[in-house]
Amino acid sequence: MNDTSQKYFTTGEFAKLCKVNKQTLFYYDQIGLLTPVFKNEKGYRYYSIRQIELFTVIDLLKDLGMSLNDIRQYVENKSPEKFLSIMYQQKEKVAKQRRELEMKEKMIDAKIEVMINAAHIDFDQIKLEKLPEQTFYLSKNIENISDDEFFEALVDFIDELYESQLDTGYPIGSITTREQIQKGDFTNYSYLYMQQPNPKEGYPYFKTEGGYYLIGYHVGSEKASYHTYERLLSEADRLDLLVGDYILEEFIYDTVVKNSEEQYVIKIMVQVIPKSK
Amino acid sequence: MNDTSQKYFTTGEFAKLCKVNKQTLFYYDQIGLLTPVFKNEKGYRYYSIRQIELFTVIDLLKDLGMSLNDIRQYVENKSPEKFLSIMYQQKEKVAKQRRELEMKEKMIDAKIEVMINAAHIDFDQIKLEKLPEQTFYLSKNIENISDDEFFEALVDFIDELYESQLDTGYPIGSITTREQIQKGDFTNYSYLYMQQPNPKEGYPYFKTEGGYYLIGYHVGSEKASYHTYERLLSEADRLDLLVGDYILEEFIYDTVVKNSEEQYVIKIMVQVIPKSK
DNA sequence: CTTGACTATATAGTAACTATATACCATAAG
DNA sequence: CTTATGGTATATAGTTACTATATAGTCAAG
Repeated sequence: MNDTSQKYFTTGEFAKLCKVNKQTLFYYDQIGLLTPVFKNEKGYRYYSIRQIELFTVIDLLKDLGMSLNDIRQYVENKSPEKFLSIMYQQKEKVAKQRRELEMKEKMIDAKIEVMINAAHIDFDQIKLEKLPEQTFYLSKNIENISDDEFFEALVDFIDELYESQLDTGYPIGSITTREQIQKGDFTNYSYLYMQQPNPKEGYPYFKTEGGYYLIGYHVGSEKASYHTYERLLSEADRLDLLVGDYILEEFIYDTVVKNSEEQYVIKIMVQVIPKSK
Repeated sequence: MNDTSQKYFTTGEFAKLCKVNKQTLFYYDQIGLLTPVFKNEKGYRYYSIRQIELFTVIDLLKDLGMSLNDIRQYVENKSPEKFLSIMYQQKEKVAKQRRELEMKEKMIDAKIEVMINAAHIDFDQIKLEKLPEQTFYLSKNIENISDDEFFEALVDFIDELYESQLDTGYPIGSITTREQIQKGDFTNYSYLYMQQPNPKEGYPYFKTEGGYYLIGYHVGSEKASYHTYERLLSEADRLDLLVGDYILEEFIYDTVVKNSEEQYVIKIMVQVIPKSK
């Protein structure tokens, strides 16, 4: 006659069943989170087969970010009602975590895409390209503002990206208007933006017109970016193109992939329109 | 003329942008993970706007379970190739994490379901119910085996549940054969099982026949479960029903929801067939 | 009766913060 | 010009959830 229900496991055995370090079980016993059903006169711990289920629930709650202390609060005073209410809470939590993970997957994809594209680029060349319509999430207007105001606008922008889950992993770019560029004021940006390849409903987005853009790359210190701007403008001139309303600037190779500042690469996209019919 | 690219942030500001404790940035500087672009003569740290991107990547890698030490290895020696290879690695990791989370969501649902059902049960009554066909994942045969062999079988069973992601969150149940029951050997189980509401392809499953089951509940110590078995058998007799091949036993209220052993509830399901045509 | 594999406790170390104490610095108000 | 307020810095200790190590007792097999 074998009776599984009356079998007990030593700490080592129970640890193996729970796929956990034996020391962890000592620790759990010590903090009163999971105590063996009994201890013999030599101090040996014995766990029952039913405690496996308790361990898996503890492990689940822990994985979902509950502290051992909070878990103990519950374990010390269990009831079906509390169990249900905790499970409902965790259900929401885990759904939120899943949504966040899905976002992270997309962010990784975006970073891979940006990096792969960058690998095939000749940074010296200026190219005329037809770009499709794109959706951007914009910051407040940041033209001619003070450092403090800029900081505030940036905080707000990042907060919104975070809270509305609009951080797609694409680089933060900046928009400059034609007027500023023509004044030679290449770093007086008007807005910050982030690309939204799959725009969510209900947010105020900015859409770029699809059309022709002159695209050039500035390699090296940002301070000298005016060189590249001037090359772009004279190229537009040469091709008999009018500069459009907006100029976009994005960091490509940045602090994430290269150490020295000289390795910075800025992508500059100037919207252009043919001058004559 | 405002030039965002030349703006620097103090530790406090940068912490706010990164949504992190200021101390964490001191710590990251200390371990060489994220050092400000410069320190002034008073020791004040200054971070650049470009370092936000670096921080978000560090944070992403950390969230995906990489240690700060490993992240630093990469950060100290960045290159587009390494960045891509890390991103590909993380892409797989995050997909695996998502699958695990989805499993956890299902486990929570299963636990909620079991608990809600338990709340509506009259534990004293024996009921005849028609059950649909069900799919079980079975352990090895555990009839008449030694304690050591049982432990091994249990380890194997749990390992398989874990490795093949078959842990659905339903309680581990046990199957007893009619022969054992008729011998009065109510705890000589033949198999352990776990319900599989959405069976995966490619695993050897056991399917219960749909059909009539006499369902009773045993409240209290498992040692006295034979009382309930006898009640079930005499009820089968009274209703002129033959006992089928298998008897299923599951823990309902267990260590997870109640503290005292007296509160254990076992659900016993005896397959039955009408005796006479 | 010894060997090897287990059990126990106690203590220290680890990672990644987090809090606290103390001192220096900057600006603005009185 | 001083002081209050709020920022910066370092140094150190504490926290959580383990994890490792040292030491000692226990048990079963040969």
